[in-house]
Amino acid sequence: MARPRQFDTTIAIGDICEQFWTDGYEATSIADLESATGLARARLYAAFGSKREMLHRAVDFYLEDKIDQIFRRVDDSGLAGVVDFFKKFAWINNEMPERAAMGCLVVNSVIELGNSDPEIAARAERYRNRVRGAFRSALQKASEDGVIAGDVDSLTELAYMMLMGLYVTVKGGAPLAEINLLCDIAIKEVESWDTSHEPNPSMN
Amino acid sequence: MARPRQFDTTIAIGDICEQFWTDGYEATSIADLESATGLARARLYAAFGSKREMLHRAVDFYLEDKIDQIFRRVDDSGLAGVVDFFKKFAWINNEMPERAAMGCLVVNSVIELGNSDPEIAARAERYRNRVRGAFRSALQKASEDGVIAGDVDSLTELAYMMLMGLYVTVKGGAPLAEINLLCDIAIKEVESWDTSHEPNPSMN
DNA sequence: GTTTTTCGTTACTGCACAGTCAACAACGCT
DNA sequence: AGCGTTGTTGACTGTGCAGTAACGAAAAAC
Repeated sequence: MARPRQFDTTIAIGDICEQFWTDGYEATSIADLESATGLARARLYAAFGSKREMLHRAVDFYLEDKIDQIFRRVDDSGLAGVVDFFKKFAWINNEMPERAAMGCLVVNSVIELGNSDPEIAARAERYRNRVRGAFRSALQKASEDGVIAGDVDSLTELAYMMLMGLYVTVKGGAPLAEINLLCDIAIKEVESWDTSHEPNPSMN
Repeated sequence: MARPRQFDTTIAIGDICEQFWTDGYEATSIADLESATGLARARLYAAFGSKREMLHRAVDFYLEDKIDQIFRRVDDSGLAGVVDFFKKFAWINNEMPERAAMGCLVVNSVIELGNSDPEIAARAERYRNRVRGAFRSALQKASEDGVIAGDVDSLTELAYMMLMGLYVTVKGGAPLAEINLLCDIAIKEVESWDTSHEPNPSMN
């Protein structure tokens, strides 16, 4: 028969994802994508159709590969899991500052063209639900274990808002000290939800 | 002598600001700016030099005209001022949804090109400090009045992160119900900082 | 070795855009 | 009225970009 595909589509998507993540959509040219993937222009179009489609696939990859990866560790992990998540966020900012400064591909994309691209808006909604789902399940477990007493849904949204605040600040190029301060406060806030050591344990 | 200027530069900047705010930087063409201002191409360049310069001036205008306007009402306003701020945020989202969906020009700009444009990054820093300054002074007053007992700096950053979370969500085209939920939680969170009715007033 | 598809290379098309320029009209001052 | 400046209009340049097409080379299957 014929010569089979010589490149792995998902690897290419990973490279494309990295490129869009680093520079944004408009600021990325097809030439950039060529050098990012090592693939020729014509191959990219044969495989993905258009630049927009490449972004959509890249965001899908990001959601499945990065976001899901990260938040799988948060799912059902209790309060400590949420704390660890923010600690890891701080850690990355200190160990890999310029990577952390890339922020979140979904947040970046939705702000750059969310209003005009329903495909992106839909993925942003999936993203928000994934993030909240992880926080909620972790806090739900903490609640069932009697670790926290507050309303799970409210605390979930607080964690979500704090995370978004961190992403915006980091992407805005804030100095490391400022980021560390925000992370510390977020961590302390989550830790303060722990009421298990307090005088009035709910039952037993 | 000669013919005087027939257009007000600051009015033009206001129109330019509105345009960038609505569509973003890359998505706005000079033709868009022409129709937004009613001014001819050549006039815009004579007055402002380049498209980037127009954005910088627009962000300056936004900071001085919109942000400062809004947060002047928060300065030294106590806990109620912070609560009112978030209530107003919710109100705008319900009364003028598509305007609220524009988010914040500074947040949008810094995410679109903050990493590559130090002029924008610098303005973003001014922005963060202005927002936090307002929250901090309000909470400082609440603290001095014995309304709140928590650490002012921490609560300031919490308020800041919640606001950023709201901007990202709103700009991402989240449904109104979701936005209202977030706003309610933010409002309740700030209200919960009020310890003035509790058993242990700090002194007197 | 022939076939068939994939691949890199390269050049190309067409378009939208930022920024400039030149000519002419409107206006205020003296 | 006449001068000097500000304005509009419209055309123009050059560039960078997304997307396409054509060519020859590689590489598997038979």
